[in-house]
Amino acid sequence: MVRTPILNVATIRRLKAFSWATDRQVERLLSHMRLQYVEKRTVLFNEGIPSDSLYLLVSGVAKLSLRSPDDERVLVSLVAPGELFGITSLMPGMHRAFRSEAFSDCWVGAVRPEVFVTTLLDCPFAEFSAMMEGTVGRWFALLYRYTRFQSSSLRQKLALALLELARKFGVRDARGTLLILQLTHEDLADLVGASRQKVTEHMKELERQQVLLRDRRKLIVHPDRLRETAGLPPDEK
Amino acid sequence: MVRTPILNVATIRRLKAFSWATDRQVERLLSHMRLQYVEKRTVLFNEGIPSDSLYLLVSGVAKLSLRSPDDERVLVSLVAPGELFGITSLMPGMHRAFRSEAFSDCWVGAVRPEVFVTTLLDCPFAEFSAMMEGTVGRWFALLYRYTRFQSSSLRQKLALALLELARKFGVRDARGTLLILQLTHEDLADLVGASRQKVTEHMKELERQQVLLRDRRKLIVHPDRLRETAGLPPDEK
DNA sequence: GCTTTTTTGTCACCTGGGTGACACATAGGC
DNA sequence: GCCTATGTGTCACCCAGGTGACAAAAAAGC
Repeated sequence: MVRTPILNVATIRRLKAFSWATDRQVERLLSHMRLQYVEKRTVLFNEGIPSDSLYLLVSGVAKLSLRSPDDERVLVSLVAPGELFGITSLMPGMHRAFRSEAFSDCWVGAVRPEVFVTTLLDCPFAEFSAMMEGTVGRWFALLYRYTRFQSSSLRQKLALALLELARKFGVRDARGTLLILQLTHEDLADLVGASRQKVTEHMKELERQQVLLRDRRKLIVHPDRLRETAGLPPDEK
Repeated sequence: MVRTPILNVATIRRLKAFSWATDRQVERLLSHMRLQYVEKRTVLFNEGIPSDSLYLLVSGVAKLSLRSPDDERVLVSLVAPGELFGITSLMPGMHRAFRSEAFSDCWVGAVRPEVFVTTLLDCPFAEFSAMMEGTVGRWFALLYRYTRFQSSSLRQKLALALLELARKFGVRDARGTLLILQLTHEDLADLVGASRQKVTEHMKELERQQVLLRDRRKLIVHPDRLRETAGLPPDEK
């Protein structure tokens, strides 16, 4: 019923994938690629699982999504033919950030990330991978926060932003995690895209609920309780 | 008045930067790094300009931000000591996505991206750069859209989402750009994080304003007008 | 210390977009 | 072609969060 597509250098060129690679490299890569048919609505991988494959969408449309705290699905992106996805596999030990499923019937090519890197860029996978993590890893964290923002209340956004700040600027303290940073409510408002007044209200409320406290103009937060108010599962580390 | 910090391997290790690199590599990199003092509120680079340097924050706090359509500043992220920023310089010909300025007085180290890559990863910069673009480039586009979402009305979010879809799934057509994709209003709603009903209302309105039209269940959009309703400058390409 | 400026706290009021409900239109399935 | 599913259009109503305004409290200058 469904015709298996032919995957050769010409096809790849037409898809405008790996445009920087030589024909020889593309050929070598293709010899390691497993082609698979994914029927509409089928899940290819779920968020949170270890990522050991890199995918090339050959035909059809794929979908990347995320489950929000209140159990809605946020559609993060639609993937077009010729696009690579499942990029977390290029970073060491990183788990899938999004769920991927077929938006329409798809043909997908899968390669092991090690093969991908060593074929197209002769350099050891471990080194490339560490480099990626050190450079774009933080961008991923940002994307993660922003996709979570979608479908979050202001209170949850604040909690997410404060968690990120705690990770970057936090030091252990008897009373929790101290942020070594002078932040005004206006700064926080700019960070979560809200008005200064509402931030003040919510910060007051969070203080009342003992999620955080203030010592002069420094914040001391309680990451576990922040995770809870952000609607995240209790600690991922 | 301000003491210049000492930048040696030990400092770098303490900052937990380049943790994957050997001492020898770090030393070589440091010999090419220009250290500079940036006073609070000073702009290091602006969004839109060509990016030819990669930065390491040595001390202080830096800030990445974005100017939104209605001229507000969206605070995208605060950069902590030890973090690399200005990552667009690792992708060929890419312009700065965000403005960077000193949130507090900072010491910043700058390197040319070519030096960075060839020192830490012996492989030609051009190849690495193309690889980055082919893999994480799309993630950047996503981050860009999501940061814009912050401080946009539903109408603007829809326009932004449709522009992205036009880029990925659009084909030229006598009447505009045809999206070769069956999208329901519910899909669009999930993509912009809104309710199905409001999406219907706005789509109707956009149709009335001739920003887009519908042929059966396929959309034909007018990118220029979409850019306008999204509050973006008229075509960047 | 006193003054000026910057932040915080708290109102009252407004509005964009969420919710539920239901009629109508379309498009597959068979 | 008919029937059932799934999309679209349009209400009326509600609420989270934006806006403006102003007083109180902290910091920063000097």
